[in-house]
Amino acid sequence: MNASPTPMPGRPVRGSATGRSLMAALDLFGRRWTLRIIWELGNEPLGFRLLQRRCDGMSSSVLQQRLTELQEARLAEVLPDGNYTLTPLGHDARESLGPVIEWSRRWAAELADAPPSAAEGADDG
Amino acid sequence: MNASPTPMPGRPVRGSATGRSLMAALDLFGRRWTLRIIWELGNEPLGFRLLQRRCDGMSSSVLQQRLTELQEARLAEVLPDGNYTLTPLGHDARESLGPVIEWSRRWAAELADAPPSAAEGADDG
DNA sequence: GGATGGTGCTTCGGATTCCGAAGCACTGTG
DNA sequence: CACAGTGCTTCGGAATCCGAAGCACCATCC
Repeated sequence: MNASPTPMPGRPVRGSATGRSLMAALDLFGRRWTLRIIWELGNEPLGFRLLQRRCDGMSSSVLQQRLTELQEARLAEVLPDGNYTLTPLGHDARESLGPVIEWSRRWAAELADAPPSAAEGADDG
Repeated sequence: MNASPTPMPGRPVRGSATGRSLMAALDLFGRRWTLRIIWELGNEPLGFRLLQRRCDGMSSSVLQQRLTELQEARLAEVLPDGNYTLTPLGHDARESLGPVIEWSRRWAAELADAPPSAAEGADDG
């Protein structure tokens, strides 16, 4: 079921033999939906199906896989009430995404300034 | 060649209908090798084949696709000498990744403290 | 001239990953 | 009992990624 192993610092990373922690993080975050899940989970603890809905109805099989990876990587855990949440480490990770959010606003503004072909209605938010 | 369109703020994003700039950024960054390419390109301008080598010999077809996406998103451009480089906006994006790097070190330390099963030799940075 | 090796980039068959509908076991609620 | 919700799994097909091979081009060397 789990084709490629969960990226971990100190272990060989998918497509790399170095295992440097940054590369492991880049590999972990560079998987479809992972960034989004961390983001949504950072707002509040969520159950499986609700989290799935927050992620635009992403595939349940992939969500399950990502959730497993995130738990193995100590970024997420299951609350006593069964909901998924971010660990302190996971919250740190999400907070480290803050500058990325700020950047994305500048990005939207920049593209609205000089649109390649079209970029109207950038509602940012 | 280009299956899914380049994520752009203000446009519908893969798997989403909102098009909010953050989701677009999350979609763009959440593609295989994209984060890594930005990181490597941020160190210095690189030619295609050298950049490919820096990215652990990633597939040339995917590299070409990512490079196109990055150019469309105004994060990368081609220098007069033919090398690829980051635009000012691209450099901002990379800098916004700084906290993520710091976090990845804490991540490595945390996992070295309480290893799930094994995480030795975390050579970090 | 011709051989060699470098470049950016493309093609294409096969491997991997993702998708999503369907279903399972379980827990409530009426 | 029926009904609806949950977390999670299965599985066939679609999308994506991989990587070896090759193309056209350019520089160097003999």
